[in-house]
Amino acid sequence: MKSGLRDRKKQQTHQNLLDAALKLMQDGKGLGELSLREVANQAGIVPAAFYRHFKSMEELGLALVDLSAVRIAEILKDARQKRAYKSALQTSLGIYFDYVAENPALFRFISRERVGGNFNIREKIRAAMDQIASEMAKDMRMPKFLPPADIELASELIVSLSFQMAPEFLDSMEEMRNRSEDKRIKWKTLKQLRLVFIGTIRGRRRKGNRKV
Amino acid sequence: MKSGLRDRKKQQTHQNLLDAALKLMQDGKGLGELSLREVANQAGIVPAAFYRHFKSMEELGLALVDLSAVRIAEILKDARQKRAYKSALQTSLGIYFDYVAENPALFRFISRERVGGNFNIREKIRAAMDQIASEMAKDMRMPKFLPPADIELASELIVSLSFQMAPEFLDSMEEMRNRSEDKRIKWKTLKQLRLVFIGTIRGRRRKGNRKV
DNA sequence: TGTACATCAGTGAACGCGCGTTCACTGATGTAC
DNA sequence: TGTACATCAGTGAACGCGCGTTCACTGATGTAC
Repeated sequence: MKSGLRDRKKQQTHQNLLDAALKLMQDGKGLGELSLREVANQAGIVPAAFYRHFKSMEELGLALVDLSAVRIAEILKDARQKRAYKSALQTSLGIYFDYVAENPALFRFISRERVGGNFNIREKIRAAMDQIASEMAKDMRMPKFLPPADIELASELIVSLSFQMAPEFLDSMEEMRNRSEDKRIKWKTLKQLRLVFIGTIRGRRRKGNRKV
Repeated sequence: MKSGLRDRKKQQTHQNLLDAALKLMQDGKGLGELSLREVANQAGIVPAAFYRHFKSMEELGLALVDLSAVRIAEILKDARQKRAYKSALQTSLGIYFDYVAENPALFRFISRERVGGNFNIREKIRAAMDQIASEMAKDMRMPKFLPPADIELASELIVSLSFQMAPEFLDSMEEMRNRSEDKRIKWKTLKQLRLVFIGTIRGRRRKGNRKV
């Protein structure tokens, strides 16, 4: 049967393990620095019981990428309903940084393991980010004369830049000594994204751009 | 005295420790996953002797950032002599990817710890990258009507994007199953950098760009 | 509904292992005379 | 130059600790009749 009491309890523990790992990583450790024992302990089970859910920490990491991809897809859906993509860039970016501040563990995990994880995890995150970029490309307010391939390319760069700024922004928020640092990062990100938009829109207007 | 036999030997071991750490990280582990013992072992000394050189692995990490910054500065100097900044973008980028391929450990270390390391290491890497961006900004072939602040901003984005593509490029090179993947990444990077250049140059040409 | 058996998430103890760190030491190199 | 002493990079043994993994187990939940 599908969802008896036992199954529900198991699913709950499964979720607890994922949340435990995310929580432990918030202090600055990467997935590779977490021990199976501390994750199990944080989730409230004995180390041996970990194996009822994942056969290794790597498998947990891959599940964590799935979880993050789902949650970020929800965030994007939410943003779409708020028509964030169609707001002025500054507004969209403000909404984005709000999400980052509300889900620090999630964004830190993805940003970090994207480059810091083992090969399989890196690949899975890159695939997820390309997926996100594709969805974003569909919704972005871009002039109609632009070829879809150009919009896709710009989307990838925008998504990449956004994820990269996330941990820098979170770091700056945690630094008490310099309370204006996070504003500087927001401003910098805004300016840089603006460059990308302008470059995308104007790049195709005239011919002969090849030699830049 | 400055450089007796004993001092030279010590400096050699010091260097061996740094190289040992870089070498061990090439297999995909981050600094935080390296043990003091394996680094000492790789460097050919006993674990206890490690403390004659660094008081912890973190201190070694910070030294590694310094070392990398120096080596990358050398690479940039070399590039300047080759006038790489003034070549067409595609040529410059080709030269850059050659350097990446020749120094995989260096670029992997910086790209990874930039986001994956502990707080102190992240900060130090970001500072080093800003330094690199500043030097690049001075040399870049940009129209004279652009304000220096804009060039600086664009440089930071270019440096950031370049470092980010480095590990993706190295990953793709190691993947044998898809030999055209590295070309795809080069092409994508070229296109994205082009967007940035165009955005930078054209962003200031007309007024009223604020609402993008 | 009640009973007898099966399933299986979680337990608790045990294991061998590599870890970081400490310590007294050794012996080559450096220094003073 | 030769001798006597100081320095100190590297040694090797020891420590207590948390690690991943295994195992037989328990007892609540599920299933068949």
